[in-house]
Amino acid sequence: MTLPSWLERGLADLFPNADDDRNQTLAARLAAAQQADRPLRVKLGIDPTASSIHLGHTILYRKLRAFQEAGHTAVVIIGDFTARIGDPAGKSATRPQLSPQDVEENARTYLDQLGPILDFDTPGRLEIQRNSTWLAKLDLTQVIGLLGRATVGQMLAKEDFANRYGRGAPIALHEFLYPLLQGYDSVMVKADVELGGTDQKFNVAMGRDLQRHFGQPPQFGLLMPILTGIDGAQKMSKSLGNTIGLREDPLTTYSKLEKVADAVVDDYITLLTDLDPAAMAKDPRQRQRAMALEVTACLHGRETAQRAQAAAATLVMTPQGRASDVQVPVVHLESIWDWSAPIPAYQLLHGVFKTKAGLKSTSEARRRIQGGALRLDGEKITDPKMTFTKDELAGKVLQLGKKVFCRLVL
RNA sequence: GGGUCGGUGCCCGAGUGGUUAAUGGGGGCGGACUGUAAAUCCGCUGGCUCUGCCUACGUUGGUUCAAAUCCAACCCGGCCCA
Repeated sequence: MTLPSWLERGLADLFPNADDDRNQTLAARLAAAQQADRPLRVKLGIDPTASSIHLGHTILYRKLRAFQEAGHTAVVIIGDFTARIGDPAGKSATRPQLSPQDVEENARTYLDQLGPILDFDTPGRLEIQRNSTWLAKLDLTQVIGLLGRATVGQMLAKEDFANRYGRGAPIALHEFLYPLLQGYDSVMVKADVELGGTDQKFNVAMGRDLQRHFGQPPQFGLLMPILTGIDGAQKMSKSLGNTIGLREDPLTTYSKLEKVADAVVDDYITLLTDLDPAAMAKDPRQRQRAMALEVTACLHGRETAQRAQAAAATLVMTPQGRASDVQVPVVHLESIWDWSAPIPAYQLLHGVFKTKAGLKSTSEARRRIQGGALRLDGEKITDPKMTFTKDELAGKVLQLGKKVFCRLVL
């Protein structure tokens, strides 16, 4: 029995996948589901502690979409309960506790961003659950029951815990509860398959254990690779600043994709598009451009993506002059300065880009200008104190470095 | 609870009374070069109403003309013991 290619594409791991026992393979369960005319329930958890998602997350959603298109049910679980408790796991030792309102808002913006990726419309293809629905009701007896399903030895076998324990880094006791709670989610939604990144193997396996314990057929674990960030070195992660966010404008998205490290271009093609790598141009530059166009198209639509590609070419190829013709994000001059006096260059830069490009302070804006990073309609400005009036700026394109642009309007 | 070691900027990590906004490395950003990549070279990398001012070395208080550096209490973490 073999898996359909839509399912196999990009897979990092699938378990159980015993060759010797046909009933233990996902292909067998797919076939059985088809025979019984019952869609599989495919679980994917989201963590609403942050509201913005990036391309790395979309790998999983694309796979989920593929299941939807094959007629199965996507079960998206919003981890609102765990988000409210505040999980100090991992790097940020003090992850803040979020209020129910924060969590709800995060969840909503999160789902908004999935609009272009998931099928929200076809009846029966999408189910959205909040795990507080069942987790908030657990009493201590049940919690202790869950804790009894795993041993310290098992927990310490988990890679993340093992690393931290080995390094002598702290592990709070309640962190042991999270894999169990995530596994319990699988029980409550009767998952047939759980999607996750390769770092989720332990938690997904825990779901299997618990489902067995509660008398359910255990789910399959389907793990996708963790996307490498645009630096080509480390995993894509907001804290590493190597992400492409789903809410970024098309030009920025395209520009970033067009300059990702060579080493990851093929991964991006496999994981973020449906293109056939073998059928694509061999020239690395052309491959990269094709990939960038396709991924941008998936997020923003094909026509917009093509405009972004053209705009990127114009901006970079002919930095002098042509910038004014290009479609870039717009910033209203009134929103950054009261214009009772002309604006100094560093205030302009700070005002325009403080939310983008990590430009946190006016001091940093000064430094960037002194370093030659600022251009106005292609013309380099190196004096942070140079001042401009509203009329001098209206309609022009402000450029920071090579890849961040915006148009100034009244 | 006891013993012990430790808490420095995005990260690692120097510094043990004063030329210290704090050596060095990593990362990041910018410039040159390129394929908008990689490699390489150069610069920047606390904040502000910036020829100056302000805030910073776990927290609070103290000693001193002067503290990241000395003292005290407290908070947090590792390891060993209970």
